[in-house]
Amino acid sequence: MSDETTPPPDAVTGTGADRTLHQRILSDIETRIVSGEWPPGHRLPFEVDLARRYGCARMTVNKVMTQLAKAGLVERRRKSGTFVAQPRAQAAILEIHDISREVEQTGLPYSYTIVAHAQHRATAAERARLDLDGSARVLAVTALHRAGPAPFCLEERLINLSAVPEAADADFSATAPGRWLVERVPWSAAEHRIHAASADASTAARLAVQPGTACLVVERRTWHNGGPITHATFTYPGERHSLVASFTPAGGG
Amino acid sequence: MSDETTPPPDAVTGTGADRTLHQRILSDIETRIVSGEWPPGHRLPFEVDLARRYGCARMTVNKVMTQLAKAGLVERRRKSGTFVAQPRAQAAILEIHDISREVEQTGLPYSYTIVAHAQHRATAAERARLDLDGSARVLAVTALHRAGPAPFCLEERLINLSAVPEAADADFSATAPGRWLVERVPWSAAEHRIHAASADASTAARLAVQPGTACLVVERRTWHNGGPITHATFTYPGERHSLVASFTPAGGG
DNA sequence: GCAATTATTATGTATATACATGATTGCAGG
DNA sequence: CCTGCAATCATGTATATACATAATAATTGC
Repeated sequence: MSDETTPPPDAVTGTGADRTLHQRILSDIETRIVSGEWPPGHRLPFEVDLARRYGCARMTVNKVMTQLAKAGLVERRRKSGTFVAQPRAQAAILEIHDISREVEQTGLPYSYTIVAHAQHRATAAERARLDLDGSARVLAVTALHRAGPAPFCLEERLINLSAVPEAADADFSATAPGRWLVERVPWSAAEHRIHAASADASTAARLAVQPGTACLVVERRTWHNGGPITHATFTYPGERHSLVASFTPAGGG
Repeated sequence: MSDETTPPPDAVTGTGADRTLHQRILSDIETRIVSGEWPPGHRLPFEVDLARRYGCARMTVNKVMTQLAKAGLVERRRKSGTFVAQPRAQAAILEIHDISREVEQTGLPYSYTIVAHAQHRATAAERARLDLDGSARVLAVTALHRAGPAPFCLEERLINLSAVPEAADADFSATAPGRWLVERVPWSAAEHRIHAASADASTAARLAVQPGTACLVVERRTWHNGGPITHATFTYPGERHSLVASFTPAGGG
């Protein structure tokens, strides 16, 4: 380290849009990792060195590193330094859009009908699905979503009335139950199960396909404050429909 | 604001483990939002006020807010303040584990066999799937993964040999092609398509199910530095298997 | 020579400070 | 009444500083 003459303040500015310094440093390091220039296991320069290289304070580099570490791109060890992480089990992000949005992306007009709407005490099967005990009352709603004239998806939903009593009097003809719930119940957690199934007779009839047709089934369970809210089964007929999940290393960006 | 007497330094410390201040503030605010105490649209206290309340500097609160905003729990507007966001289209996280791991979770022993292994010039269909042009060479590998004696999943994989020439000489009898690639190609991006399909004759035979059985099909395309690496189709027989994706508001960390 | 102790070092957290940015409010002037 | 300028305010970014923490390296004591 003999020449401390002119630390280039625009070491990264070449790419420079009007992004912030933080962003430029982040994407610079990210690029080196994702491109393989810094392969997994490689120790990257110390924070102080990077700070000098980018002509900034350590804190700035530190924050970038914190973010990269949280995104899983790097691993940090005190005293040893920061290392490019091994790209292990990738967690792809599955966008679960609104069905109406999903349909509209196909260019066809969206519509839906409520084909069943009943309120009763939960059966054993329903209690299991909703993770309820005792004899709570539930609302069972079945809706058929359409893309143009063709059935797009069959939604079979159970709503826990002790958690959302207002649902009993709700009018789902204008607002689909999914949207109605999302607008009412703040920040719920959800679990999705995705599997394939052959359409049984009644499902096939509603979806206007042959019985036995392979369908994609998405089950969604929703909680709020630890209590069950709703369980929904979405059945997509045939082999046309597909869910898309993507993974980008930089993703956390 | 008449009493500025004793700002309680341990306003949150009640819950206090030995977590950092940042974490405690974060989880405190998070809890209020997720529980609905601060419903969507609610304006939360200004950063300076929160700082006083938690007995810390504004920077600390600011960093927490930045994180919450990135996680999508809050929205921030200059001059106006920070607001609880509307819980829109939830992006669930789909864990794509290794198949061996997936099998071992069932308690059954994992094994696999390579049932086909050929190298040739890419056909039109293969070029389309790999997003290749020209007449590149590809390696086509078919592997059957088993849980105990029963077929668990059929993997049909194409590897772009111009991107990964070493694959031509690789021995996949000890290391499955998926794992082999992940160990070699650093930090690739991937896209997954999930759909249902009826098993055709040859697939059904290999998976030991009736032709026409509904199967869950996961397609994975992988890139590195913008170039295609591999395309894999995983076919899970029957209705047993299911993918699980979960969404937690706090999830983003 | 080897265990126990003590530096050293790089990350990790928190603070006070400064100024930039952008939206909103309010006031002035037509 | 409405336009436009200026003040204000809350967030946004960056910095210098301080000290905590954990892991490694060096040194001491026996």
